[in-house]
Amino acid sequence: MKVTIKDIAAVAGVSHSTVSRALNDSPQISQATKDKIKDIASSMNFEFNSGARSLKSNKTGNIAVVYEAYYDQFGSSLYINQLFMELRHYLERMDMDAILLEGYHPETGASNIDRLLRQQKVDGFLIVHNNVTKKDYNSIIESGLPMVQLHMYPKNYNINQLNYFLPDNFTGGKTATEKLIELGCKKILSVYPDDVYSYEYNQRTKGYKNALENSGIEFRDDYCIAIQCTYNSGYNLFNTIPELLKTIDGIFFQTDIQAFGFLSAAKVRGVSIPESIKVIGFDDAPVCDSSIPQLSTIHQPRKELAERACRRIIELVNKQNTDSLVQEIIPSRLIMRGSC
Amino acid sequence: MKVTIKDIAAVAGVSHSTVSRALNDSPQISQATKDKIKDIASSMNFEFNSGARSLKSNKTGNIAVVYEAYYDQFGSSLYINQLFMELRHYLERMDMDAILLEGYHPETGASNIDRLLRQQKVDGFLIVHNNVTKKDYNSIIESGLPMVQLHMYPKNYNINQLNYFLPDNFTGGKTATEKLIELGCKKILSVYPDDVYSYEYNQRTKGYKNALENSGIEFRDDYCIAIQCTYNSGYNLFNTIPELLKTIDGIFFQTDIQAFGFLSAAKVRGVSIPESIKVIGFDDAPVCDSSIPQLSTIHQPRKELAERACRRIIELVNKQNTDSLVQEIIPSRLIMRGSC
DNA sequence: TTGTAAGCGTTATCAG
DNA sequence: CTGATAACGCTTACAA
Repeated sequence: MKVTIKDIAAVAGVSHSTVSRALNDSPQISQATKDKIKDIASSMNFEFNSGARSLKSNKTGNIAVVYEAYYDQFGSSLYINQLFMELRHYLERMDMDAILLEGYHPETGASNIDRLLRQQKVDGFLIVHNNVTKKDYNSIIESGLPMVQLHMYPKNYNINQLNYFLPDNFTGGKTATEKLIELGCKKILSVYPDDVYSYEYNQRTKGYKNALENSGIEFRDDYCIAIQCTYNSGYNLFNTIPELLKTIDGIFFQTDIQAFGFLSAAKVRGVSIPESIKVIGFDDAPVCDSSIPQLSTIHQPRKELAERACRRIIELVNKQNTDSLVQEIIPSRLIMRGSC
Repeated sequence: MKVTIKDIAAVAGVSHSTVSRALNDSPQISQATKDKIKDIASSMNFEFNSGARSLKSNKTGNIAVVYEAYYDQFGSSLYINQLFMELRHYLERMDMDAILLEGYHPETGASNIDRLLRQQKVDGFLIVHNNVTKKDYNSIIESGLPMVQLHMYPKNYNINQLNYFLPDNFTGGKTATEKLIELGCKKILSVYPDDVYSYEYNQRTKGYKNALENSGIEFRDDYCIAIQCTYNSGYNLFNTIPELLKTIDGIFFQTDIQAFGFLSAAKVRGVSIPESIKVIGFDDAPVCDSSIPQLSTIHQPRKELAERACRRIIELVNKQNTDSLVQEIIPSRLIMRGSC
């Protein structure tokens, strides 16, 4: 039934250790035997038993993808899910399976990272979570397993000691604002989610600020509007800040979903976009082409992030270039559609 | 470093097999020793080495969640991702990890199901995929591993031979249509995605038809409109079927995203919803509360589906109630918001 | 009730 | 270049 290296050995007329070596491309095996054994193995549909293999060699073929569930936050989960699809895609190409899991048990709070480490179930960690504990980062490091921080800026650990791939939120915010300025805007609102934790949004705001300064436009606190990260909050802006909206000529929405709501409301109110107000979003979520006009936005480099992170973790699993950290900020790019 | 049952045995002053039995709750071990050993184990932060364990006992603690990636289809992936989150949640509570993977390699087409089977990497399969090959279904069955079909009606296998948990698309379509009729609608459009494969939508259409018949309302082919599963197609309905829209009083959208687009367009056109046209959607996607008016819709029972499927697969993994199949169609329920 | 020992499918260390 | 053989950490007869 289940075919093992012993079965192959029997067919090939060699010992099982020769089979193991051949299939693992050991340099000590002649090309002829290698070819023969590989042929037999594939004709018998052989795959290594993953338990046995990991028992002996600590290679499981699994990468843990650690995330934090945002049950309530539609906007965030939208993006994260897309990132996961990309991750799966690249891991697959590298013959790795993804164990997707929340960092901490939703009820007990027990660390899944720690559990996986003890169970020796994975070869490495891809962290898409900003609130992994210092203890867990240390545990991973002690274990000697590789780890890559992806997309999320870690709150509890010094990022300089990690391999990481992050989007460039600062430049994203800057680029968006510069574009609005270039198009003639002088009074530009910055609208962002009112999350408690908001490193990403802070960076985007810094970019916004920087662009203003470079153009000699005064930064105004009352132009910074924190609202919920929902369609409705964007939609309701005409109710919450009606007067302000009459005086400004551009809005930088730090998430698409908010911009999306605003565009719908503008349409209903008869406020012409981009003529009266120019609008630009952030994320390039799949809803972007759904608005009228279509939303110009800052594209988050999810493909690049996923690809680089996967390559790096696999590299580390294979003990290549382990002597230094790879730390990259991946640029976002502006996508012009109709809203500015 | 890594603590094994031998380490625990040493501390407890017993043999490692006693430790194994105690931690596995063998009835042959006295409660006293069990308690002592369990205490030691937890104080030492012990976890079974998953490789070693699966080698001997074929228990990996992993469930494969097999899906099909819809890179292009925003609407579908939205729902599926929510389902995954629920699945993860329940698996987690049962101390299982999820290996999330596409059924077939995106480039080579090689079967991941087959590979996992040979690698003996999982204890069971949760199939959220309608196009798994007959060969693979058979392979799983031959392997003796349990499998549950979830949410998707299988194209290539007789569903009567599977454990399954499916949403009730027929009744969903029927309920939606009945509600519209109850509210006074006589001319009701059915709008659905123009996908090639569309078992689900066919069922919903049958429910629609059935409700009409029961009320003595004539079914009309020209009231069945197949359009893309996007916001924009819904939005553009005012352009594609302007005349028809003037004559009807209700629309059953078989996906929320289409309804969502339509509602936005209606707002812009000054068509009052629900006064002029009553609208009802399907899915209860997280965008539902984002429209104005909010979309009334048929809620897909994703939580129930995920929970039941997880319970069942775990049950089967534990060799309980394996003598019969569990096959459930989970009812959807109508959620009234403002659009009808 | 507990211990001893064999064996699961690999990899790795010896010899040859 | 290849073959015995031990070992990885666990479960499970079989003994005691």
